[in-house]
Amino acid sequence: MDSPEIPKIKSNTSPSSDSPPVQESPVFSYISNLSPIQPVKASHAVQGFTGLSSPPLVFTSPRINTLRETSFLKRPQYPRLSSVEKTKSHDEASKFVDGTVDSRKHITQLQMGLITDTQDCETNSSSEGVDEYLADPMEMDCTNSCQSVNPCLKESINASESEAPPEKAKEDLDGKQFDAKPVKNEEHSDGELPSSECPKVGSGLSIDNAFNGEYHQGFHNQGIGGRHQDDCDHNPPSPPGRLQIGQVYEDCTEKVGGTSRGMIGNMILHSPNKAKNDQGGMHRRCLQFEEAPPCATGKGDSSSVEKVNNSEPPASTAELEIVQVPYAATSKRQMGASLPPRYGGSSPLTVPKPSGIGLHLNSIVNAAPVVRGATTIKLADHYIGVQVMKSSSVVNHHLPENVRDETENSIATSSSITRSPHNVEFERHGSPPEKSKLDSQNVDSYMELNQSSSQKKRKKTPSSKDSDGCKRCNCKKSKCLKLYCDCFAAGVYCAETCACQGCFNIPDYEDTVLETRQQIEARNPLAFAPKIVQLEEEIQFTPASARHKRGCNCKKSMCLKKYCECYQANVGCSSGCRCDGCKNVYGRKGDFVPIEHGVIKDTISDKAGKETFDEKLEMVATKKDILSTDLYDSHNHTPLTPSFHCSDHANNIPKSPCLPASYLRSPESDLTIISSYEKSTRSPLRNSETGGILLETSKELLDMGYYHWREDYDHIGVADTFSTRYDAAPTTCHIIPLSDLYSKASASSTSSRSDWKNASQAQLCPGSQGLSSSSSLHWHSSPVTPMARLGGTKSSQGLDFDNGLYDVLHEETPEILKDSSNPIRSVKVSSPNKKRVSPPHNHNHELGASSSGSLRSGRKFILKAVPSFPPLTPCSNSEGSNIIQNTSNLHDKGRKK
DNA sequence: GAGTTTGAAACT
DNA sequence: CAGTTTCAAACTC
Repeated sequence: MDSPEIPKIKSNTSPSSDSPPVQESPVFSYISNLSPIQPVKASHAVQGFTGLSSPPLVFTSPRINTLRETSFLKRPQYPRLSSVEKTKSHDEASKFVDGTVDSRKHITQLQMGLITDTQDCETNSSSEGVDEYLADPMEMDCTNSCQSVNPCLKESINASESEAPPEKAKEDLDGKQFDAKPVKNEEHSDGELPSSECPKVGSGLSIDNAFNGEYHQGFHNQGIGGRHQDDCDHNPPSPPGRLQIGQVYEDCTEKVGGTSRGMIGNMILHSPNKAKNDQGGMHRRCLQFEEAPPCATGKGDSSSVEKVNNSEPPASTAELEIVQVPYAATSKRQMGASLPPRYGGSSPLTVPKPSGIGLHLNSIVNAAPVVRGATTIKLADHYIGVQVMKSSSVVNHHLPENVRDETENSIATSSSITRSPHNVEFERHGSPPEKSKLDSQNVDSYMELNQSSSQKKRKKTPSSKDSDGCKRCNCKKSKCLKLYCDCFAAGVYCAETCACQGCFNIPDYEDTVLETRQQIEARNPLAFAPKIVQLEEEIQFTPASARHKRGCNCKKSMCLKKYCECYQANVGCSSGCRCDGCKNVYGRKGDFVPIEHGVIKDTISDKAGKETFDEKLEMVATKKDILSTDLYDSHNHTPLTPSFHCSDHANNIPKSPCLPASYLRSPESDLTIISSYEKSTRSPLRNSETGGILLETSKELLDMGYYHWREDYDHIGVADTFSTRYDAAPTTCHIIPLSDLYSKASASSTSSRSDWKNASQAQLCPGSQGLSSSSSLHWHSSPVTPMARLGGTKSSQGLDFDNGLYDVLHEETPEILKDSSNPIRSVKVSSPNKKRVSPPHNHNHELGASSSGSLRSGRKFILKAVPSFPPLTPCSNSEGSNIIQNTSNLHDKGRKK
């Protein structure tokens, strides 16, 4: 922070200025082309997808694992660690590097080296680190992706952790790093190196987009391996930015070397012996990333944000400086990244995972719009919550690098604020050690720190949500340990951007947070469940109204203001809502077809949908948000959304006089089911139409999703007799991982119909709230993401959904999941008060129990029809992301390993 | 920026 | 379970 470093930084900047020409040189381009690294760049884009998985973390419930929970909340930590580690690694790398170099590293070095020697050193070190990394089973996942993608980051990290002593790191920071950074930055500007970094992060950590954003930011801020800097960091190292970075390093180094505590401090200090531990730390970070998504929510948001940050060099620098000062001074909280947002994403979505939970779904969802706004990316808008995060990343991926850069730059320029949050978070990351110390210290002091930081934060971001889309809170009395706190509710640690006072929702108080969470969950198992499910699907194929689980209780706002949860989430009100005079633009409560009408009336629903559609269009027209409009359109097209509501609100259904058309499907009448089925089929078409619209705006991502959807739809159409099979689907959905389904669908479009059916079903399931709802709970409980678990069941997917699913679930699925999977059990659990919690799955199951699969199938069908993107839940991350990503990024899957 | 409004969350 | 209080965000001025 202090002056001394600044001069150094400046010196660094000069080198960087030199390097750029080199990068530009034809030779450099040629090398880059030759080098295997380039693929990495592609992966980089992919990272966002990897990040998608992260959102689920947010939802992870304490029940499953404390670890999960911790990770769940760790969003903040993650950034911290990353920043610290990065700095450390960077320093260490600079020192140690010379020794061994992997072929990859060599390549990178060649690229890097052309530019600068310092980089070479780092790369070398990184290579060593990679080896270590590989050695470590824990990190294998990360390593795989990292290696393939970007050894540098890992290497740097590893080296720093294992080898470099803190002191050296500082020295390096003071000396080489800064120099190196500038150079790296330049390289990054070239694009290759940055990409590598991104992949590392994403792949290694399987980070949410949001997380990635943070992570990248962290790098960026730290200036740690300049190469680590984002691809996006096209920005030439602006002097101010460098200065900031330098300051950050100092902070980190100080923490590390001197008082350092936190993970970073430990890692650095213990680095040699604890290389593995450090790796564990890394691994943990990965988890954190996943968690962070949210904001990543966004969560997803994060990815966009990251890019933005990267892209924005100049503006960001100023912001960074601002952020840094407060952060260093207070070093209040470690941040949870985001989502995205976290979105989740970030997001997720992401937090997802997200928010994971990453960002907690709610936060993600909410954040998503914000992020979108910040990014101005329509695509992102379409995706809510975790998806948002994903979408942002996805968008970047899909877009040509140039385009991306432009978009990023535009975004960055448009909203420097968005960047700032990340920066802030990053700074926090550096501080975590301090916080850990603080834990021992008095809470009061801690509170004070938080408050002071909060004030600063507040200035930065007035809005509840960060530009990233990450949740921000301004809690004063709740200590951020109640659902009043958006961060806490989202399952994310409060970040520096938060203006909360006396915040306990920080890694330092992880235990307290977990306990509180458990208490709250004990009260209401769904308390941390995403309020809205499956944004992706909704966006693409289903009406916006689809996913609000709980529904609102608006009396005066008429569901036309953000007071309304539904409106805030860009979701239409459903029968589950208890609102008065609902005028929700995204779908009115009254739009639902009365249950009593019974047998459905697709026509009715359709008419209603159309009418509402027109009205909505008008309403939407008024709206500024493009996203909202898009959602609206989709909503209109898809009456299906109500079905989701039904699942969610199944408990409520009896109460509500009117149900959405989907509700008609209720198991009670087969006819209704059929009609619902028809609708579902229809809706897909509509959705496809909407999807087409979206595609126009959104581009490839939407196309991907749309394509999948189409396939599914086709399959469905093929299986007109679907009823029985699809009935089974709901159960299967729980079991089957989206990724599998997706893989099947995407991998073998030519595969037999049966496969497709299964795949479609599976996809739908994930997408469907009903499925997800029960699962969502589980997911919430386990940030770890059911995905892996589900993956185990994949083999069974092809099997009878009806028969096998339950068995599979019971056998393979964790007990928790089993419970949730258990149709009868789960539902009521959700809402003690009945008000908001809706156990969609339960309904399905319950209904299914009574009515058998037919109803399920109807719902499922709908769900299936909706291309399933990974729901907000963690699972959704990988899978959903996969779907979207597939076209764009195959790399992600490899990374996800 | 302060104050008001609103509705969710928490409490009784 | 209903009503009330508390809380923080959204909104208004």
